[in-house]
Amino acid sequence: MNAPRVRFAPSPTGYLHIGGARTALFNWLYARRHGGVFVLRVEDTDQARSTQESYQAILDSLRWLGLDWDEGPEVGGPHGPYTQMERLALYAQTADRLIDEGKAYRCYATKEELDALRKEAERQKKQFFYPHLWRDKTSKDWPTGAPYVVRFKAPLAGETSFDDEVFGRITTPNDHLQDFVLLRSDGVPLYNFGAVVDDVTMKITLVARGRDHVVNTPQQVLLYEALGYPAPRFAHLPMMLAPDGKKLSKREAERYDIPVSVTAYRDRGFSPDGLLDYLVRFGWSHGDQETFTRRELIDLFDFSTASRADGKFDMKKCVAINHKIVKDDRFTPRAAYVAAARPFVEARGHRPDTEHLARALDTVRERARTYAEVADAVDYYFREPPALDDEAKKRALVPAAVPLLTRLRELLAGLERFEPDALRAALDAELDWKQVGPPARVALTGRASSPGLHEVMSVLGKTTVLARLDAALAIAAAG
RNA sequence: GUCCCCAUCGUCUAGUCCGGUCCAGGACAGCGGCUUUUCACGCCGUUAACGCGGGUUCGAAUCCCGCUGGGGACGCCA
Repeated sequence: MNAPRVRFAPSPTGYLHIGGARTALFNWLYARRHGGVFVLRVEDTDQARSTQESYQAILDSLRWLGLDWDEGPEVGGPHGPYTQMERLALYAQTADRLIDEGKAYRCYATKEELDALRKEAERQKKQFFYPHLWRDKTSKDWPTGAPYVVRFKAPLAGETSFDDEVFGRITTPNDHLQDFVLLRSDGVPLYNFGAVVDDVTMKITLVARGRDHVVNTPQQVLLYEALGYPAPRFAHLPMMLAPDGKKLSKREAERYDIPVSVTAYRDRGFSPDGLLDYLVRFGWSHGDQETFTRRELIDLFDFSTASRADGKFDMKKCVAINHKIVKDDRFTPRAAYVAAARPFVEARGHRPDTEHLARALDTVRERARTYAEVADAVDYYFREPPALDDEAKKRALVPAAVPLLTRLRELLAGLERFEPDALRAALDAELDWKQVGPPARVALTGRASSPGLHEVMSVLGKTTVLARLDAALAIAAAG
């Protein structure tokens, strides 16, 4: 078989949703796995909702995730343009061809007319079915100058089936199909038509998308048939639901503090690899393995081990997976970790040099799960004076701590080297850390908890350590 | 309502295709403990699932049927 061609076709009507990111990921993995082509196509035919901001946000999000496309906006390709509103002529031409061949027809029924019928059906609790008002008319019946839509002449009997890569064979009866609209009265195509025309002309060989699209597939299969092209293979992915089993809409997700846009994950300090590793296990698995490098994912990915059951999003697990990815050098090299953490540290007003930052980060890497947590955990290294936690101050910086801190200061003052080992050698035999630890920790970090104090002092350096001890001593004596 | 799809711990899942190795394994969360100057990390332990009912079979989480439950869709949205 030739190299497969897959696509991700978002509509720029909002940010890139994590469900969309998962779809993009599966397509991308499939393309990379088989040396295929990953096409990005923008389905911007909903002019009322499409925005330039959202278009940009989606591209940015995909880039942030590292899901690079081989053909599409801003990179071009031989099958462009890759934005549907720039392909209107093609749809019109294709629709005319179908009309000529008697496979589609002009329908002059107005929206108002149909809305009334739809309402009536609803009132009678019956499924609305488009009465074949214009199905059998010919060009002689067309009113001149009146607006019309182009409808597909759907088969009245029989059934349509396709073999889904993850669900197997799916068959639906044709008598359920409406004469669905191909082209709106303004000449803009509707989803099913636009997608099929584009998939045909862009030579897409496999369509992977959310399970909510299986109902569209029979119509699309029929369209391929009418157009005279073989249908591509289809792979539908189970849905990602909110913890309560409802659709993971923005509103629903907010109730559970689940961000739905990829940009929100970026802003919360997630690693793209961490997010992707969580998403990839949603509907796909490789035995019990939970964390994968990008390379492993590409080598392992296959629709045959995809699952069919919908799943519920679990933020705690998502964070846990991110933690694993971020703290492990195998997934996130130290330099990449430092670079990724930097913006979050800078957002707090700090501008440490790389060496200082890196050493500070080394002390918190095990414990912080996101870059946002990392930045918080490392804040006192760069803030002068460190933010002092009230509760910690009240408990630790008391008069009784004065002699302990004084002793620590004396020992430190005579030390030259502040490496953790040197500190250990000089202090551990002289001090009872159970006593000194709590006040010293608050003095040095302003908090009740922190990494080991030897490491903290080492990163802080002698001058800062002594200054902070002095400041704490003053508070303790006064308290 | 109609059509389509799905069904293993609270959650993501392994096992289901090729019935026995599964009194169902892993991970996250929970709980208990160890470690520790604190908080984490780590380690050890533990709670917890084959939706229900019928078949088929010597034997079913695995195959068949029904039920129940859940989801998707029914637009001049995508």
